[in-house]
Amino acid sequence: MPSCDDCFNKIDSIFGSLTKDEQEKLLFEKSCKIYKKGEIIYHENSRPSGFYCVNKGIVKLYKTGIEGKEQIVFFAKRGDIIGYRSVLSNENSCTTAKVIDDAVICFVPSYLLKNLVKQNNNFTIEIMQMACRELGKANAYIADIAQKTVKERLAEVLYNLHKDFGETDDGYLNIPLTREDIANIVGTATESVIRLMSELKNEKVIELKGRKIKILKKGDLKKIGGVY
Amino acid sequence: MPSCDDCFNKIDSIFGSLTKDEQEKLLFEKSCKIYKKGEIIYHENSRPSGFYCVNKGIVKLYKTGIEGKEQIVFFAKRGDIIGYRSVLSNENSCTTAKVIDDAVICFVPSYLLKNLVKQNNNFTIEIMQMACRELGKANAYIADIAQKTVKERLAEVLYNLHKDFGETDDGYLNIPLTREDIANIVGTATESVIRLMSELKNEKVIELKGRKIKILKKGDLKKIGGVY
DNA sequence: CGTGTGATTGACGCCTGTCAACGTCTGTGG
DNA sequence: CCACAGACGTTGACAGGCGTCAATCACACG
Repeated sequence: MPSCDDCFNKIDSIFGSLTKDEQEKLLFEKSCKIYKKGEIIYHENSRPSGFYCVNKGIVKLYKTGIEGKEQIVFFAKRGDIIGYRSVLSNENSCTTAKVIDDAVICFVPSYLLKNLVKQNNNFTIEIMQMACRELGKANAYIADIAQKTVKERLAEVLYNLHKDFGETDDGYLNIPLTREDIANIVGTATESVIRLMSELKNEKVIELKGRKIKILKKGDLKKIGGVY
Repeated sequence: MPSCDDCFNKIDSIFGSLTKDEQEKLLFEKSCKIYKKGEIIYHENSRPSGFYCVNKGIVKLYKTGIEGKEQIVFFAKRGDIIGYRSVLSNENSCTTAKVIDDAVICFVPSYLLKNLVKQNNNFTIEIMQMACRELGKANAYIADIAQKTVKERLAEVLYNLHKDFGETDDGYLNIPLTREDIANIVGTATESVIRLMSELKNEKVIELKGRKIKILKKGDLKKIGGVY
């Protein structure tokens, strides 16, 4: 079971603003759990009982729409906090969180988060800033999805995934996604993703080997995706 | 020039969490200005110099996308705060704010907002909660726009506009929008909005009189729009 | 070696965006 | 008060992007 110290000491961690005492309390109150791929951490529309910090692995956050089709809004990885939004806004969860790569995840109960927010203004400021940044990204994605073609969005998504998750030793995108997952980020049909990725392959922008994706020309992806 | 007391005393105002002293200081430092329809309050990608509180009128917030096409992400009305996001996340503005109905708007400089946030934890909590709620809405809209048809989104938008802005004495939607504006909320072409609104008219769900829109069957709109 | 999940490909057609032309309204200036 | 210009609304024609359905292939796992 890995320690939380790494998370605390990360430069951009929100926990950095906690006092020693508060960190102690957090360590004492939190619980840690190992999740297997496919496990669900919390469900959409449920009352949140706390928030989660990803220590290891990858979690996808998605909303379930028409006829069960998922819309993925975020992938959380090491150091990311999930589920805090609904705790703090006193709403039900607006997404479901599902593990897509075996994970170790810490749980912090609601009351503790609420207490910390009440006690430590610096901590509140960190969270507020995090929410503000996420809000900026969400607005940007609304404009994207409304205006760009599927191919442009696909290119943008691949570019961003590469930026966020990097590549494995052999150069493939370091996040295990099905074609359906990708379609659910882009907001399109699985078949469309397959066809357009095939186009990108013919254009020598990416390379495909089974499920694995290798980015060959990052610059071209950026250009096609209209990323600035 | 209307007073800010109304804003302060509104039950759900974020300013309610300020102390008397802080409210005094805010009143002293803020400036107020009348804006005509069409005026721009701040531009996308600019460094924010403060935030704004809408006392009267309506402001549309939009991102400019491909070939200048706007994507509207929010309409701010009496009591709403705009521009705070970029001040607090230390980023450039992610939207442009343009007046669409003659407005009276107060301006509060950045340093004051930042000071208040540093000093008053309750105030910070209010802002954090506001950001969290907006984030929830933004995520919901991403799923909508990715999955629903244009007609469904149009119905949903009309339903929400009615909920947020109500109707005039003669029963028309109480917000002055062009067809193009509506298209830029829904994320589609102006002509599509016109055709689909015409359909809704034939289905007796709405009534059109020039630019004005009357909602006849709110329940039907809700159902068509898949709003729950 | 069967079974199941995921990837791929093809066929098909509708939804929706684009272009173009025309009608309508509004406000401004004479 | 009227005329005109410009903005906005409406309609039609058209094409193509993209979703849906169905069949087949590839691969992993018990």
